[in-house]
Amino acid sequence: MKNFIDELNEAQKAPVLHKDGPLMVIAGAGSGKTRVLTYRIAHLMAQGVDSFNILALTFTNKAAREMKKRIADIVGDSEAKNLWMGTFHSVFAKLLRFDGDKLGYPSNFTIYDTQDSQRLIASIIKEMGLDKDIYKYKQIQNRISSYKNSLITVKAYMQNPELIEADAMAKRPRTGEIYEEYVNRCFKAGAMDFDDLLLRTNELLTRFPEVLMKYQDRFRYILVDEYQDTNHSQYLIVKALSDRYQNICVVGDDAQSIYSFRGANISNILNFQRDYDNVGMYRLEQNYRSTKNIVNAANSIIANNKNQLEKEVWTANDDGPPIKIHRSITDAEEGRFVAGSIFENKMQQQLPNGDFAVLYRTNSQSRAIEDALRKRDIPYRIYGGLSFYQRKEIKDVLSYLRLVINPKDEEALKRVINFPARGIGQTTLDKLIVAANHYGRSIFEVIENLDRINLKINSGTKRKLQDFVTMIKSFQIMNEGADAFTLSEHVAKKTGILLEFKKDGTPEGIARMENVEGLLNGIKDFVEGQKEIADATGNIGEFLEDVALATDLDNDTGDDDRVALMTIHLAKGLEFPYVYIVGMEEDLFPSAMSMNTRSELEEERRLFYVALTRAEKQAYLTYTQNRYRWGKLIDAEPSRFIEEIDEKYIENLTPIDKGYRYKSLIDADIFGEVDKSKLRQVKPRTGTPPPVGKPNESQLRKLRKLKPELAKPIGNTNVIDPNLTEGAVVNHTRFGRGVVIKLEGVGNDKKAEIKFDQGDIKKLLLRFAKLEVIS
DNA sequence: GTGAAGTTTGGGACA
DNA sequence: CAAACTTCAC
Repeated sequence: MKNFIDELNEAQKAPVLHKDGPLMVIAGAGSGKTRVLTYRIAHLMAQGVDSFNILALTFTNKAAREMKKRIADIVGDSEAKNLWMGTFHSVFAKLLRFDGDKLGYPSNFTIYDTQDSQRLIASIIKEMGLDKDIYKYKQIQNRISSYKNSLITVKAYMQNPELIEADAMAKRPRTGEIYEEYVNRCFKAGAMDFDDLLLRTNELLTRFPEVLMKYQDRFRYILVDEYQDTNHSQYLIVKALSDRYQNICVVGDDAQSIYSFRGANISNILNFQRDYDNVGMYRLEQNYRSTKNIVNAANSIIANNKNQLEKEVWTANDDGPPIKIHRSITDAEEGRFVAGSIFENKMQQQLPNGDFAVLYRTNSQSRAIEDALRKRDIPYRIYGGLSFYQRKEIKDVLSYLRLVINPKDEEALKRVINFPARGIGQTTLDKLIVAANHYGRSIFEVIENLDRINLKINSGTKRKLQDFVTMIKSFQIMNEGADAFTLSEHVAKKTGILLEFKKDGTPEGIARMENVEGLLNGIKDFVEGQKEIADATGNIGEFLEDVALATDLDNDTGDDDRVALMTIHLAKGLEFPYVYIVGMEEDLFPSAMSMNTRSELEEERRLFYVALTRAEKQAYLTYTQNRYRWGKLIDAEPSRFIEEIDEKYIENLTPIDKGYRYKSLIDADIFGEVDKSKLRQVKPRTGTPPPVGKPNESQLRKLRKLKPELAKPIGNTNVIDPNLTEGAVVNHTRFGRGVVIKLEGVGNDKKAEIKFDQGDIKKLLLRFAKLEVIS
């Protein structure tokens, strides 16, 4: 073993050598935090810690794989083998397959993706006879997801007047019932959604102390990467597992916290020192990745945020060229500029395509970039977006396979019971669902017992249903002996899916058939790969497990040389010599949906910080004056983030057109039109663009700048009144007058303990509480 | 019950 | 602009 420690600088060495007890590493962008994690694990092992006792939670499975490989290089393959490394979701899915039976889950439980969850919720809303225009399934799913991430179970929900009231205020008083039914249905289907993987792990560790002890003893050293993006559920798991040995190492950067939309709670990292005793604190501030211009520009942006830990990121690298800013008329032109610029840089400096990345805020922006790159014959790869596994035809095949593994899987069954069409329509399916709910069984079981139930289904349809069940059962028998590829190929042929697309004959049909063939090839590769892994069988169950939690990034072999196209969120943790950040426009980046509160805007700014710090040598920012959105051409104005960069570090490729910036404002004559009450409103929720002549969100922003006293937007979450302090007298719409005894938490988690005159002491989430400060 | 054609509606980032 | 939903003829 070589002396790898010498490869580290002093700041990096310290956390690597810190042996026992909790430690936190605040690592600025590009400061080598992956290195620290890797070497720390290697060092622990060199010190005699058994790899079996180490758990490392990373942000992507790819990161885990790479880290494992690095460690194997240092300490040897056999040593690295036992390390548990992966994302929270994949690690705890694995744990639940071992011990989930204690909670009543089969070890072959299905993992529902977002689409499965949404479909189930939509069908529950329909079954309950609720108005789908009020109970929007996506919003409800979102809501349920955030409850789960905050560990608010159905029971906790039902006991929480604040939450119930918040949903009632939103005119959705039956949200709780939907939540309850959703959880029951998932359970009956032997399915967990993404949030369950964490929530149920928590439940398991809380309800079964012997299980907790087993894993506490096993995971004596725990390391968490990207700690700033952990949610409450993840926080509690880490806390529980590390409680006994306290050997917990978290690494993160509060300035790169960009996942609050899925429940990430930045206070986890801000409060780490309060959560553990004798925390070793380390800071990595030297950036090895980027030029001075990029590092300094990024610093000047993030300085606009109020909420942050103190740190000073610096670099010893060259100044590098300034950040280049380009304006265009349309998004198509923006694409042409990006493609042309990539082409030029490539040619002038003989660079590979892999040196370039195009980053955007929303997936829909990729289209224009793709078109332009294609025209220039520049190979590219899109990450994320509608992934291969989410395509209809692929999900259909996978649904058959899911049924083989877990016939109770309701969403899989509903997808394929009539695809390809076999004469089982909505009416029949509705009857089956009613019966299934009534008997507390799965739809599959209902069909199995069709002869013993009196359902008004005619004999022809009955026959078809039973044939379907028989077919699935024949697959199950085959699955006992066959590998994943043999089985799936059989399924694709036998069910008639391949034929269905073939006879369709349209270009889309052929593309779909090719996709299914692509899937089969992928499964074949997977089976080959599994042969190398000792305890793997190459069974379809293993494949489905892989697919459910895999991302595009995880599957990236990086062996072909292509320009990378992805959202900024996906780019976290990656780096590229040349980075193009496109769509730098108000309402797009920052997103129109994130301008209601300061904390939302700060998160957008952190997102921009992440984007810019991906670049090693050169960053380009582009914006357009018109952009297609929702099929319509709309006016756009440059993002405020461009103005926030210190001028010293930028160069405008397109001369600034002074007249332009305020043109839309002048045209709109907003001062004559604005109704003051409108100013306090969030962007219209109807989704239709505001009528001509009415101010849009960015115009309103300008106005708020001019009239600060109007700058108080009301979102679906409250803006917290600064007068709300301990001792303040408040009035609550339901509980009446009370006195604030205590304030705790920050941001979305900020709570007040209030003693109400009617006698009760209640802890209220300020985000939801309908409070008015009296004095 | 099926499938084509027309209409509405949503709207963000992800495991 | 796309997906989801509705309508209509068979």
